[in-house]
Amino acid sequence: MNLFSDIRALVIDALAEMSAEGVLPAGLDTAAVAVEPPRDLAHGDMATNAAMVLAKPAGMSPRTIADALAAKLVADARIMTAETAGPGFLNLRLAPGVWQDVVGAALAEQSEFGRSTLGQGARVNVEFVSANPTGPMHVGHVRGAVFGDALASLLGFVGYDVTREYYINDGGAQVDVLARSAYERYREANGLDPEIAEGLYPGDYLIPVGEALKAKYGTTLIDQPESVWLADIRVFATEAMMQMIRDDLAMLGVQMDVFSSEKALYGTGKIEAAIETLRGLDLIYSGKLEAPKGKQPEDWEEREQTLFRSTAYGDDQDRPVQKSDGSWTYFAPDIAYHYDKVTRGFDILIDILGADHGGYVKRLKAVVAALSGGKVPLDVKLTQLVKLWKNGEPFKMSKRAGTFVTLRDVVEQAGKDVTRFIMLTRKNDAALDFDFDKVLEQSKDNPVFYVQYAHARINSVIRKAGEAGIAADDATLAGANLDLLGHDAELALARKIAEWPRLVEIAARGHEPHRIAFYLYELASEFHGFWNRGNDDASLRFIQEGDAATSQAKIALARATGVVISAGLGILGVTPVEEMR
RNA sequence: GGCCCCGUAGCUCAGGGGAUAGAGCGACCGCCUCCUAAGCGGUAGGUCAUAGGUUCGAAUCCUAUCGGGGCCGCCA
Repeated sequence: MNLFSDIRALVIDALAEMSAEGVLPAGLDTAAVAVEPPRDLAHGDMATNAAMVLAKPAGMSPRTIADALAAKLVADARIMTAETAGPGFLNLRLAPGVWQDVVGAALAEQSEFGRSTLGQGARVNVEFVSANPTGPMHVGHVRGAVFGDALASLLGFVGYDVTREYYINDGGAQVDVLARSAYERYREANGLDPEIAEGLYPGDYLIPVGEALKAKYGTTLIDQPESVWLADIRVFATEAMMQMIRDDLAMLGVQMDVFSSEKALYGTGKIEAAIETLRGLDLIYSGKLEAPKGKQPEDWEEREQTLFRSTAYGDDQDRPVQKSDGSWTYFAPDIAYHYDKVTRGFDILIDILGADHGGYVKRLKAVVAALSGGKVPLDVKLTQLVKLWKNGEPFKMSKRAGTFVTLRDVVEQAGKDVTRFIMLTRKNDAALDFDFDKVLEQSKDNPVFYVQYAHARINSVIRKAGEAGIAADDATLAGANLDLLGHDAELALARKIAEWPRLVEIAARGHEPHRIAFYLYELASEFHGFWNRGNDDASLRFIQEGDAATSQAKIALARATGVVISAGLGILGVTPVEEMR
């Protein structure tokens, strides 16, 4: 149930009736008509801008339309009052029963409450993480991993058919470097001194790979030329790295549906086919690029390359798909990969990339637009940097990796739930500070704790009710007489709960999972506030000794809050706690 | 030189066409014989970077400028 869309439908119906009756002109476009919670509660429960939006096309004054609309709306049992205000807002006050029904719906629907059919089963591919298979995941990947996973869950919740996908960059020169690095660790495992030359990966994480290579090959590869072992070790090491990355993702609670390999695109004709398709659209040509202005590469020389005409889609420069020696650039398999996603039948593509890939966005969008005939939208979300802090200073530990803080470092210290929640407390395109001291603090400075505490309190109430001999299981609560909820403070909490389905849709439309985190904080705040009202006014406590019916109605409200917190945390991939200990 | 992101209370940030711009922290004043005070209520604090434009209406959209960050050929 989504109360806001229900009331909006009521408004739209009323407007249609007014058109049919000749009060309004026929054929008005009502797309811009909105029903929203007003900023100021004194203005009522909901407000619609219908009169202001329609005034001009209807050639009538906003207040005239608003007054006529008000007369229609109050005929509905849900609408108590409808008042024209300000420049032409129509402020609606809803009957208490409406809010009681929201509580009932949350209890009845449980984790389904707030789910919608917005996506209508459209197939969405969310590609995220896609870290190079050359080492463990580091902090830079964590934000993208959490963001992508939460976005995928959010889209699934509103009715999209979501695929979580990881693109393995196993086709380029960096996997050769990986293989050479692993070879040195293999030599080390055989008692020789490893020669970790400049440019090789120095991290400890390759030591076990060296051991495994020794177990497999013994000493047979020692002193052999690269041509003998490079291909085999490349495969071996890449698989080992991917296993490590899967383990890292599992620590964060991320489960991919599909792993796609860059290497697998080579030799299949897929890259050539994608490029030829673009050539057929006159988007591929041979030419030379100019040196970038403002930056002066010393050894710049013009070279003839195969270029993609991304300027046709607003990019500031055409982009090379082939190097001057005829081999593919990184971009070429990426074109084929996105073509592959389109041909697999996805209706919407989403790429989650680090902010350093900002310059890459336009060419990707160009490719997808061209190869899908403009039918498949690609949304690229860039996640900005995460700055780690500990003890009041930047945190730059490098336990295993040589140079970077790993995902494992973060999750081991902060925990999966805290890490995930904090990563979503900022919109993706703003930089984020992650302070180990603060995120582990048990106070309201820490939003994770604050939300979890609300959930724990709700469970506490239910436990206490049991001790007081009041049945408070979900089956009993579902039958509670919610008419007993009538106090303003109770209805205010129900109002916040009623916003959940609307909030979910807004977050999903904007691909903005952080809105869930902010909403949960607000809901928790509303709950804590209500909780404390019980200190001043005993009649507002959840448990009313000797009055099971009233207690159950109040506990139903608490439980409905818990249902929403639990659902919201579920989308964020955070486990709700039952008690704080 | 170009492209992308950011600029909102002392600090950290929400809000991204609608009414008197919100929250947390910090400051100040209150609230525990009572379901977890790990919490709650209140007070103070704003030229929404600047200047134009679009609109019935702009923190929000457009343009320019200023400030901070990121990126910019055969790296992936």
